[in-house]
Amino acid sequence: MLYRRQLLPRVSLSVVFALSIGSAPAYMSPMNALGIDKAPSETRVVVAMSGGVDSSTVAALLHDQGYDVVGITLQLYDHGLALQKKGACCAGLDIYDAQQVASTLGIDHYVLDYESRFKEAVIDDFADSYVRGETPLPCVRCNQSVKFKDLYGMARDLGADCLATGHYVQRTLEDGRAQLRRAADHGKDQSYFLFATTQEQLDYLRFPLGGLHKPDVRALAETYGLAIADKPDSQDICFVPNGNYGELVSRLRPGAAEKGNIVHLDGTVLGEHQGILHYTIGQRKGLGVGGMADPIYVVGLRPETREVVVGPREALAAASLMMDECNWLSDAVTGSSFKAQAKIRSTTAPEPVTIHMEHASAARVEFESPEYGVSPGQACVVYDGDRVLGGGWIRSAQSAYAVDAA
RNA sequence: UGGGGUGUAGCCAAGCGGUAAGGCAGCGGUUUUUGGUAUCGCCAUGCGCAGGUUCGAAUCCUGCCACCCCAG
Repeated sequence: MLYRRQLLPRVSLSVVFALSIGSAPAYMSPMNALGIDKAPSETRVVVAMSGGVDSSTVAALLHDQGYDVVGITLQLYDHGLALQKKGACCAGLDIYDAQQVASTLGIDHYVLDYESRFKEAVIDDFADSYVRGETPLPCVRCNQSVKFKDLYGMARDLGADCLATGHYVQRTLEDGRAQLRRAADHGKDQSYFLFATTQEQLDYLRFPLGGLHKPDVRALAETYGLAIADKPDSQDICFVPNGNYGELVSRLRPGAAEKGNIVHLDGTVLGEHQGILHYTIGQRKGLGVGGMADPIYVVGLRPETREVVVGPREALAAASLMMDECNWLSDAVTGSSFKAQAKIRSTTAPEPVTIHMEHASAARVEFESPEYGVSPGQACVVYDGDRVLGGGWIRSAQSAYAVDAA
């Protein structure tokens, strides 16, 4: 805390320094700070600008360092809905903010209409996931498709040498190959959302903020005179207007909003719910079932019968999980097992696990100590220290809870 | 109809003359570029109803009501 506060006044200098050593070591002399063998002015970099503080600051930093910066903002969903929403991204006000930043800096800026693409790749998947009784992770789906496939391709088409984003994640080079690492600021680390990034994409991507702390970035935005310097951090799902995702999903997939029973593990029907889409494994609030000595949690969802299964906290304990659709940024070998760390949600620290590779795209992840709230549809991301080794999509979890009634 | 028991917040529940614990649920905040978790705060001018005793009643007394159990 104290440390960060002291850093603030002279943040500009320290940041530029951090950037120059952060992305490419100084001893690789011909390379510029982005690790490209050209003068900055000859290096074209596309910056994915969401209209928020982070990506705006990236654009400002790189422009300040003399790169040929082109800003691109994707218009992803209905602007009418998003107009009033603060801290969203990629629609309405945010596009305007991005434009303002670009014009302040004097860089080229394009707004691309990716609405239909976003709808099919992210929003539809989001809704379908709930229908399946899973819990979607739209941010990763978006990165996987719109950002790092479509925008990535667009950047290449524009002849850019790399694509930079405002993600808090670090990229280092090892034998010429890029590695993905957690952000220096573990509290802001976004590596969880980037596990599906392919090696090819990673080689092309740059994350100038990975070595910085959020207050530093805000201070930088301030010194660059960016109007969005004190804009609130984005949170919640960007395409859901008021945090009410249920409304959206029930409009898209009415079936997921059909009533069903809330059933205890022991078979007792405890009440009725307003649709399976309102629940996720590990959830405690919103069940409306009271009168018990201890809280109860959602331990399972049965889309076929529309049942929400609940039980005590102990019943949430998962000993392992199965994941598929894996992406590996390391040489994980089929049939092998290895020790690593993993996380099953963005905001907690990686925990010790053993990975058992089933085949290239599926693995079993065995937790050293039980995890709570492992939900299909979410991601399991595997780390070796700060390095992201890869990860996959959670398909199922194996309980560590001995149910008394067999 | 006799005998016994119980009625305190949406649910469970402490209290047994001194000015309404706690838990669950709910609501609000914090945390968080997913869901969720966690955490903090709020949540009965009133204890089935009506009288009475007392400086003071959820607590004692009387009557009534409701529900439950056992007899028949």
